[in-house]
Amino acid sequence: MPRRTRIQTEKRELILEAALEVFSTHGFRGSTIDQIAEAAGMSKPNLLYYFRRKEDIHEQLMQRLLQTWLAPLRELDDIGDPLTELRSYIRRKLEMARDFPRESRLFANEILQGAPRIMSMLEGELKSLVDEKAGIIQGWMRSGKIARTDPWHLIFSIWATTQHYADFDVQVRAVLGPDRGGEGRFEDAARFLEQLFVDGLKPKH
Amino acid sequence: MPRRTRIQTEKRELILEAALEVFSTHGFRGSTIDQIAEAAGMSKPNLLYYFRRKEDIHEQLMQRLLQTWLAPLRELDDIGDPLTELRSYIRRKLEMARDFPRESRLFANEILQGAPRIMSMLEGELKSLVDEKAGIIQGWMRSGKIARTDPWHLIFSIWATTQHYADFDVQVRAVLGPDRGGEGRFEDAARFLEQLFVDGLKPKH
DNA sequence: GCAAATTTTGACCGGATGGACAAACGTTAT
DNA sequence: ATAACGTTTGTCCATCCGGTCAAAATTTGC
Repeated sequence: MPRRTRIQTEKRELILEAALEVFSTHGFRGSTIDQIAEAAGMSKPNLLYYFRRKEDIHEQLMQRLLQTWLAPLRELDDIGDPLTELRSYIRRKLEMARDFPRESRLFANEILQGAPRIMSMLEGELKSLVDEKAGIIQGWMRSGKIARTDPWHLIFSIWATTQHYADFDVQVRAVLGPDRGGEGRFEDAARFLEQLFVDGLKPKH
Repeated sequence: MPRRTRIQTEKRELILEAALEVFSTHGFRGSTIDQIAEAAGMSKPNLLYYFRRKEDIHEQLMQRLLQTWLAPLRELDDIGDPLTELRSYIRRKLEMARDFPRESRLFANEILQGAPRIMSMLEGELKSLVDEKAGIIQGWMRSGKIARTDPWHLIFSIWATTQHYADFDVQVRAVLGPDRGGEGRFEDAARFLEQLFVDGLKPKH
């Protein structure tokens, strides 16, 4: 537990905020300490006074990120109506993609490169959380509350579809064009995903 | 049209293959010419004889990639049964994620960083292709062959779910664990996605 | 107000990296 | 065989970048 002065607390926060911006758009290797320092409004040696190495900033950022990231899944529980529970999980994840796109991209960057720094977390904390929630979903399937399918791949598909709107944002906006690519795109996505996950594409007649 | 000798054709191909490997795991900035040269089994100056700049390699790779990438969507047409047509599009995309994960990651990397080198392609060629196919899908909806929903977001969700198995492969494998994370994961995914996109999660009773 | 502790800065270092270049080596066509 | 052309290599350079350091400036505790 390093004791921190007021200035240290403030400046470290400032640096982490700047680093999130820079890392999430250029990746770890693509970002320079100078860039981060400038974004944080300080000189490079000054920044290095607060974080001794570039990697320390990244590690700290990842540490925090993972907790935020798992939060919505932790909330998934057995008490409500299963379909409603899943719908609100999808909604929460989509809101995170909308409100924290930089965090999503930082995470995506790390996974894309093979997750060298967080692999143990994936195999440990993440896996056991997913296994636990998959168990709950399986219970819902057994009791006939939702259709029988693979709970793990269901979770993957929710992650994939929602994070897509953060990670592939530029592509989404490019394809939708100026008229449909505005802020409304998240509501359109929410409506679409709800329908997809509940009813699929088969026509009702 | 630069005229090429036999050796040039071969060596350029060798370099592009090596560069795909390196770029897709370390990103553009994270990769060095030396790394690519070594992977291609030649010296750095030798590599630079075939591609004058590192960026030229990347550009060439992107150029080709985009054509491969759009091919499955181009095949989507109006002649077959709509649901079958969409299912086989999903299957083709999933096969690409399985067989060409490096291409998928290279593409994801580029988009994540804001697509600086291919933005015009996204706004031009990609957008018009998607718009065209969205039109076909809308036709299917109007004639009641599939449920009414947003065709653009439908296409996004197919991209997201299938490419997830290439881009987030390490996470998928970490979560599934050693037993379920083997080669069979793509068949499980195929079964799951088929059910999701056709029937959704609502139970039939 | 002042000494001690903390923060900020400019200058600097060493290694990595993208790229240039000329000379050496190989291939090919006549 | 040899001249012209294509290929490969060793050497070198300039820049960038992560990180150090000591000195200067500022804040804090008494």
